[in-house]
Formats: sequence, C-alpha cells, structure tokens
Amino acid sequence: MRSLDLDQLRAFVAVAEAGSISAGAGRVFRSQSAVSEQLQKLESAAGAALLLRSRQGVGLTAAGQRLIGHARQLLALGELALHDVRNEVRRTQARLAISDYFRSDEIAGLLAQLGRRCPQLRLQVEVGLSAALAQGHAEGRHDLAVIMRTGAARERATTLPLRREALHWVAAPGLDLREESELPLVLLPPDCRLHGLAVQRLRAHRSAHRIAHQASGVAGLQAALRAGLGVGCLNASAIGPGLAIARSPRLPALPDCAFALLAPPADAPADLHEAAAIVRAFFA
DNA sequence: TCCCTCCGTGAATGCTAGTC
DNA sequence: GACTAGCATTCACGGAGGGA
Repeated sequence: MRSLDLDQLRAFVAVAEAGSISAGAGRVFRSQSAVSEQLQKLESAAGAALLLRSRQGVGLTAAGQRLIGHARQLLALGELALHDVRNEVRRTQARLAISDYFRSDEIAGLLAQLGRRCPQLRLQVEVGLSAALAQGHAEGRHDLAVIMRTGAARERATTLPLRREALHWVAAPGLDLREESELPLVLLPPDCRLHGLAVQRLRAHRSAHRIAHQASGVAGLQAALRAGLGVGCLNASAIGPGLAIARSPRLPALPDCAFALLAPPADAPADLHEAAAIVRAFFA
C-alpha cells in the first residue's frame, strides 16, 4: 500500500507555486536534483503524472491540480498536529478589511483560499468604504486592507497595486433620463470616494443633478439602481445583473479606478505577510 | 562491525528559447 | 548558425540509520 510522503508533498507544492523545479527547490532548501527525484517518487506513488515539464518550467496536470489542494490540506494538518502535540498554540489574528465595491462572490473565494492555505489564521473581516478602511489600516486597526482608489493617491511602501477597472455610470436598463431636469443620483454617503467623484464630475460638466437615493452599502445601491431610482457610479466588476451602463450626453466621462492592497508592516508576523501574498496572487 | 537501504548532493548531459 | 542561459534528468558518490 503506497502512501503520500509529506516531504514530497511539500516539494510538490513548492514547485507548483514557484513554477519550476529549480525555484521550488530553493523554497524547500534542497538541491534541484533532489526535488526532481522527490517529484518522480511522488508521481510513482500517486500512479499518475502530476507535472507538465517543459524547458520553461513546470505546470500542473489535471491529476496535479486535484492533488495540490489535498497536499496543502495535508501539510496544514501536519503542522497543526505538530503544534498540538507540542502544546503550542499558533493562531494569528488577521484583521482584513475589504472595499464594499469589491465583488461579493470574489470576497467569498478569497476568504476560502485564505482559510485553506493559512488555516492558522483567525480571520476577522470588515467590509466598508475605502477611506475608512485606509484610515483604519493607518491607525493599526486593520492588518490588511483591499481598498479602491480613484485618481492619484500618495503611495506608501505598504501599498501594493492589485488591478485597475473602468468606472461607469450605471442604471436600470431602459431608464429614461430625458424627462428629468435634474439627474437623479443613487450614491453611497458623501464620505464615499465615488460619491465625491460623481458629484465633482457632474458639476464640472454643468449637469444638474440631485441625490435621489443614498444607500448605506453597495448591495443597497445596486438594489436602488435596479428599482429605477436613478443613475449611479460603479466599477465594472460591481455592475451586477439587472443593471446596464448608462449613456447620455449629460453624463461626463469617468476615470479608471484601482484596487490596491495595504499590506502589513515589515515587522508584522510572517503569517500576515503570507496572507498578503495570497491576496496578491488571487488578483494575479 | 558489516551490509543494505534510503536520501541528498554535485557534476555531467541534453534540450530549447532567446540573442547576436 | 553559433552562443548563452535556463531548465530538466541521470548518475556516481557519500552519509546516516537500521538490522543481523
């Protein structure tokens, strides 16, 4: 009866994450040839090819993709077992803040991945407005924060770019704005960056407008837009079903927005830096 | 103590993509 | 086409550990 060797699994995960046997070998502090042989033994034990080898590096086969999730769980379980028998309690509190404009289905996927790959983390998640989250991070109330930015912002060493998205005017499909002397706006409160941006752009464009509905969160904002209460401003990935991009000469062009990660400080526990790396990889 | 097995290292080798 | 860099595999060798 063949069984899986934890050292071989560790090498396998390292190689898969590094993208090559050479790079993976460095991660497990072994020579490249030793890791190559470990992988061959693991494949022999598994009875299937796990890696697609090429001169540019390695990728995962279908079997490898199935195994890697189990491998991570087994390694995490092994760590947990060791800490248990040594009577060590290793739990790191991770206070994660995420912009409300970040897609909720992606938040679930991100948190699931963090839970799988960092089982020692005790996650505490807050979803809110980016300005408040950034302030919370600066004041040490959040360890990591995924925030949305519009326009130029002062860069800090701990600010890591994640991705850019287009901003759009959004409304229920078929909403007719021609009858409205003032554009009815559906926005979050004034401390929301998109609220300020939308109003500023409309003023510069000399488009008359009024706040028709002020929602407390993006879900409420989407619901109000779907109900036809007016036109709002959303990033591309937040335009959910039942909403469409609104086009009118009265609506000025909008800039792109950017999601960024406010990472933990350099002296933070290694678990938090690992979590930050996972968040970045999630966006890659 | 000897022998065997396992595992790791380093050198040699082969292959491919990129560069000049 | 020659050269180089980067990648993988193979092989010889040595150390550690276990059994007789």
